[in-house]
Amino acid sequence: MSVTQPVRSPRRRAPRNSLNADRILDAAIRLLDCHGAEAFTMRALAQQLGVGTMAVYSHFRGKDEISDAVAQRLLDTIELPPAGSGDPRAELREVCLGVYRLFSEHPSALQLLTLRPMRGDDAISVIDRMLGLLCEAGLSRTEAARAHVALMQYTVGSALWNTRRARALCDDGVRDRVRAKIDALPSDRYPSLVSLAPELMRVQENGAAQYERGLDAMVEGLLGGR
Amino acid sequence: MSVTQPVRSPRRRAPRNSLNADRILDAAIRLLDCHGAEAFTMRALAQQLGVGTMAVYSHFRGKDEISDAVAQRLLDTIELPPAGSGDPRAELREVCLGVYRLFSEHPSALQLLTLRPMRGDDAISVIDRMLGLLCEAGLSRTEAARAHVALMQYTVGSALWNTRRARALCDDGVRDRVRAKIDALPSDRYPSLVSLAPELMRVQENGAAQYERGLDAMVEGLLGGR
DNA sequence: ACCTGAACACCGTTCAAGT
DNA sequence: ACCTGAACACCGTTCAAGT
Repeated sequence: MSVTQPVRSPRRRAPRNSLNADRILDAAIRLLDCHGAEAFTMRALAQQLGVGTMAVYSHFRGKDEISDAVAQRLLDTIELPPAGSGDPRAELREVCLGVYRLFSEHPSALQLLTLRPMRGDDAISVIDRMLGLLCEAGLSRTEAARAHVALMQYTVGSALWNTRRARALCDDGVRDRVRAKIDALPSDRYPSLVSLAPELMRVQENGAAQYERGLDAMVEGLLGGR
Repeated sequence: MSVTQPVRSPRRRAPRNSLNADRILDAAIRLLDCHGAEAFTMRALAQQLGVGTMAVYSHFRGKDEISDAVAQRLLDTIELPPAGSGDPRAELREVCLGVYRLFSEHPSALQLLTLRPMRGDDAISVIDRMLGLLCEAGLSRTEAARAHVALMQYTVGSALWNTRRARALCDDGVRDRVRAKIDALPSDRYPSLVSLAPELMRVQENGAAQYERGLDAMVEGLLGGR
């Protein structure tokens, strides 16, 4: 009997035009979400697409261009709340939560954004919406700009913080090591930390709830009694 | 005439014990601050130390261990304000500014922290100090823990945001490209963004000032009238 | 045009060897 | 013990070639 199907097929030539930018970006996002930024490799990407490594280069100039396109696509999927509720404060909260949710659901996208330098590809509609709401809430032009930047910084920082924490905790035995380190702390030198360690842990257990509390505080501080 | 000194010296064997953990960390930080995280390479590090690549491995298990040690050392250099001024709110501000300054002065350290998963090596004394001040300001245990996390998240987010922005702007022509992109934006679709673009730019020009404004807002929101 | 493998210049790290 | 170069398994990307 002749071997009609080789055991280790050297992969047949991929059919013409079966590859395109969208399929590549889908695969990239899947790779990033499932296996993290360090698994996002040109070779892994091509393999997941069932194609030779260099096939991808027919559709993108290189890895950087793919990274930017991934970031762009993800930023565009941020869901905005319906407009015109008459409560700019509540709407503002929802917009921020939308941004936070995206980064929480796609942690490696956040990593990607921090790695690649900034480009003009920000989430335009999100920015516009936030600025509009801040003005509507009674802030001056400069105050609105300041408030917007502050809210974005807090949101990005929170998502990043939680991502890092989650990555560490799902790792083996890190949780125990941290716990041991805290227990070993001299309570006369670090009284507040030792005393509040349980609260510190508990509060970070639910990242989204913690984010909302901080968000409320920041919005309160920014809008005040207005 | 015989060649006594070869043109390209193959580097003499480094004298015994001339290398140690501290010298390695110094070189690593210099490398990170001067040439960015992507230039932080085992080979570059060894070359800067005038030593074979593998010599470093006699003092650290690998690159990850060096990264962690660098982060640890930098976190320990955060300057805390003198205690007992009787104004916890002002002291809290100073502590946060100290953290912000460290990350602004060592941007690649921040990148390092976001890359490496979290460990128990946080800035213990900073955390303890902040928690103490928050309690002193009248917050409950849980509120203090929440406030501390929120402040750290905002601080990290701000530093990261500015770092990214700075890296992009010092690059060639990115500034013009962003400006052009904004000018091309349809002002009927993004009225607030188009209108407030100058303020958005201006406000981010001075990252530290912007950080302080947001910090004041967050502290106000967290501590309220207390 | 789209896709291919071989090859190049990097990277972190293992290993056996020198002193 | 401390330091060395060669070698290994990766990486992104260039290139000449196939269809």
